[in-house]
Amino acid sequence: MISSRFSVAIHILALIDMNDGKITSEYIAGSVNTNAAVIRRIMGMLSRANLIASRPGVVGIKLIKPIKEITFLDVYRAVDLPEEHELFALHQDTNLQCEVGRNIQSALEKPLREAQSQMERVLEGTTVEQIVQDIRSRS
Amino acid sequence: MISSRFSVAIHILALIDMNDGKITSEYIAGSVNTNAAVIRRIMGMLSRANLIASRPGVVGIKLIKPIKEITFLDVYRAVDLPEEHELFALHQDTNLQCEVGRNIQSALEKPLREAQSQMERVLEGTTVEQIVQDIRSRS
DNA sequence: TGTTAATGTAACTATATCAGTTACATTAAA
DNA sequence: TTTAATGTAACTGATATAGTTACATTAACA
Repeated sequence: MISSRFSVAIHILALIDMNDGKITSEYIAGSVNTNAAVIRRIMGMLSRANLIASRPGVVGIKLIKPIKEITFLDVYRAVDLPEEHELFALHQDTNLQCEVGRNIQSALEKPLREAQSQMERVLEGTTVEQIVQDIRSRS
Repeated sequence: MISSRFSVAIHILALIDMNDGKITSEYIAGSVNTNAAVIRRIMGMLSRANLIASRPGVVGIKLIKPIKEITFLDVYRAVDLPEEHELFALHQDTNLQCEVGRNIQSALEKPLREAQSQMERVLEGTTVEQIVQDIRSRS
């Protein structure tokens, strides 16, 4: 299961955009309903991915990429651990004496890579701006 | 990350098919290179999903569905916990006083469901038989 | 210039999942 | 009757997760 860091990160980015960046981690935490340190931890990941910028002691968060260019895939990769971004765990160290043990990983690679790619294709085609517009249309 | 139970389950089904079911959990464990109880635990999930059948005290595992009809999606759902099969965790209990907190889950639902569907579409289009054939072609 | 307040991050906790391990009751084949 | 395999429970150690507390660093501003 993909961690809720992902949905929280999108929440954060939507709030930044809708408030022109003039909000604190404390305010975001109030909307997400969690601890401000949790928000700052995720914001650290978004910063390292060069999606946002902020400075200690200064209120305000800047979007480095325009909101309409920030895709779900950008966010997913920013908050996904480990860095390899593999969706499927493959069992390793199988028995090389056995035909199946010797070839299972290679045989699985293509279809599983394709499954992951198709999921990522959808994430890449969805922007945080779409979410902002959807939220606005509901209010 | 999707648990390696999934890739192990495919490994198990491939071995059952390639050996006409005349193998023990001990033998499968030797190929996977793990403990036989791990294999039996996963086989229990495959049984409950009506993909295989076996009986205590009796050597041999029967495929209930023909191998060419067992898709990766069948296997994925058989070994995936929890039963809801949700790929993305959504943060809950957000602040209803806030426009974003009030609407974030509904706004995320459609694109995330679509991402998951596209992944599952690939899993549904891949059968364990394809893996068996791929393995055979490599040996 | 000193106070105030926000950020960035580390350390720790509780919880959950995971894979591996041991053990054993149940079952049936030989 | 012996032997051996299955099904399952209980436990372990490792890892990920989200929440919590604490605090050094930084800058705004009175």
